[in-house]
Amino acid sequence: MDSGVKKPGVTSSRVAEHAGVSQSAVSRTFTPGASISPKTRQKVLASAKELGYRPNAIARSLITSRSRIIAVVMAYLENLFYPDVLEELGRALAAENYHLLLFTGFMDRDSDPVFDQLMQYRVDGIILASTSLSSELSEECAAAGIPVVLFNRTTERDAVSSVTTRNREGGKRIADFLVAGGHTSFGYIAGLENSSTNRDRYEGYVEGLAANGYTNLVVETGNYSRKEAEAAARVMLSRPDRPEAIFVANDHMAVAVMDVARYELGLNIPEELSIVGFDDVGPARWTSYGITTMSQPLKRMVESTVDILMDQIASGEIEAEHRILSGELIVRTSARLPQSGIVERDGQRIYRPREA
Amino acid sequence: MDSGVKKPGVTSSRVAEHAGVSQSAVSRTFTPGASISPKTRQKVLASAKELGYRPNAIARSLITSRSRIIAVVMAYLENLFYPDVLEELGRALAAENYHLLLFTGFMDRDSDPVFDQLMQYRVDGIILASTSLSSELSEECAAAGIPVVLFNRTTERDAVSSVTTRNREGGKRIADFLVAGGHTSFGYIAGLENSSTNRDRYEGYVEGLAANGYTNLVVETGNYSRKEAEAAARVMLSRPDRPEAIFVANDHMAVAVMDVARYELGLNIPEELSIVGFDDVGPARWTSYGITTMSQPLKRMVESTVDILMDQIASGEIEAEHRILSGELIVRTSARLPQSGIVERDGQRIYRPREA
DNA sequence: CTGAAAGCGCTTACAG
DNA sequence: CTGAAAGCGCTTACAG
Repeated sequence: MDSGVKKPGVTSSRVAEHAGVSQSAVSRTFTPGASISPKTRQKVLASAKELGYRPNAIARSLITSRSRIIAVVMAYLENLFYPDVLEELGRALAAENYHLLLFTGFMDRDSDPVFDQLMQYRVDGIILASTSLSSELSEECAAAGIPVVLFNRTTERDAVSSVTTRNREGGKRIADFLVAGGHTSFGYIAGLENSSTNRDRYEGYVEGLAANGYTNLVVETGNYSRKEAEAAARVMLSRPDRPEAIFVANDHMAVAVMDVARYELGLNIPEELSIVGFDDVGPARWTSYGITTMSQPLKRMVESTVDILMDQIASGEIEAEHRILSGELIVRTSARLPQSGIVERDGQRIYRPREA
Repeated sequence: MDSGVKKPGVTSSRVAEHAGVSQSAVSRTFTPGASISPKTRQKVLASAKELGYRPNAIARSLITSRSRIIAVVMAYLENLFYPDVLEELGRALAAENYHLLLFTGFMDRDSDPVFDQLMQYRVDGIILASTSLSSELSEECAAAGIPVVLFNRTTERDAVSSVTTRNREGGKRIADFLVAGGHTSFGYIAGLENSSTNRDRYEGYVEGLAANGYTNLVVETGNYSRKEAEAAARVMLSRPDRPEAIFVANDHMAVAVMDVARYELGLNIPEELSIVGFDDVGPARWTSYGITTMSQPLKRMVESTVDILMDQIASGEIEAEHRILSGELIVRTSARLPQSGIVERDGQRIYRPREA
């Protein structure tokens, strides 16, 4: 394969020689909090600068058993929610002086294929977004002292932490909102069937509808994919008893559903059809869509994720922690409005039936 | 900071002991092509499996001087073009058994702040997407034997390779297309002024218009940002002499421009205003937008990028290589059609005046 | 094919 | 505060 030549690169020993000090002194200069006199430090810094020295993080990792690398496994980047998450994660990890090793692919199955790779790099922690891990591997991480956090998914498994929003309550609130909007027939376009987010949103929605006396729910599956959501919308909207209101399990699919409804079936939104989504992702805010949607507080979700990781890395205690944050039902133009319950917060219209 | 405890983890020596062979034998078992008898290999593999051994990539990197890590510096993930690139890069690098260390942020300035970090990890190569590097740092990479590839940008600098499409020709073709479509007044909504892509697209557009006898170009700047593109569109479209056709420097901005045109100014597209974009990114294909746009062959761009990197890593020769690929003008519904020149290829309509 | 040994570039007790 | 030394977990000549 690669028979390439590598340039040597300057080492701490070379710097030590140049500065007339020991190699230990050079190391201490670059170790925050290490015991070193200002004078020695200055000499070392000067030599380091002159020679263009940079500590070798690989060598440091080897001896400290800390790579300062967090593996992020993420698929499904076509859903803008995840690029946003990634960008925020990059920022948050950089602030903690950690680095982000990215593994893409593998949305619908467990992330086992990449697992071997990431373990070889002795990552200090693992973030799984829109994907999960088999239980054996989760156990292995716990045994190896490597914290794992599921982002926007959750699990019963002992060793794995998670950060989510109140998906169930979200589904329920959407049901309340649609019922208050005067709709009497309902549809659901589902995400991946084995994902906890889809399950929770669905269950909350069903529960909310039932509490209002509605059990006539029509369901099709979009598997969180644009293409499949389009197909699901075609089927659902071609029914003679087409529902008046549809909750689409995320905004990424809701955009597709709206396009199909408007341009293939000529439906006016929201006059003839109400659409509600989930996530509050970029396109939901674009005027063409204006999707009424349950928001997920992305920044706080990322903060929590990094928090959990840093805690467990510092303590060495791997025990599952589940953080559940709250979003809001952001009201825009894709669904008919209820008579009351809409309040304004920070320039956004949100649905809060209790407060109004 | 972190006083955490790390579990020991099983090493090649432990496996050697367990299998009753030397540590070298264990190492050879996990080094493709190394000299090892099938019998020894089997013993080692059995022990490794039993103990849950995985070679330590960090230790390997230290001794081979190859981290098998490629740094990717990428900002501007809100433009779906880049998440798509990232996903494809992940795949392509994984196929070569390389890993992807991601640095986000820093769209509009050079990526110097992250440079130190990435050099400390002794990455084997650097990919810069939607960002660039100062010339001193480029030189430093070359001196250290680390190849650098600019993705979707180019530069005159000696040491840095690049992968782009024919932006200039793209701008020119768009001009021809709009003139052929019968427009007589033209606008340009610019990207970042210091980016080579923006400069080349602009110059090609101006040149193409001039060749057709038009010099009355109106220009506003969107800096590749959605917000600024909206503002630019408002200004341009409120002019009494509003142009009939606008080339927006990328699709990400074109979407914003279309929303402003339709919903704030009530313009019909393409009857009253033609819009052409660049990239052929996801939303360009959504029915709500249907943007006529110059495509960029993302997969081939990624392949070329990884190609250049692998070549230079293998040879140890860092010399700038510039690959320039071709896209097509994909014709959709956001711009008025010329009488002729539109052909069908692979189910897509493209503009190729020569062939028609 | 195999093992003993050197060494990659660091950190960190240890002794002074 | 400082230096000599051990050692992190590997790869790879070297000699057999």
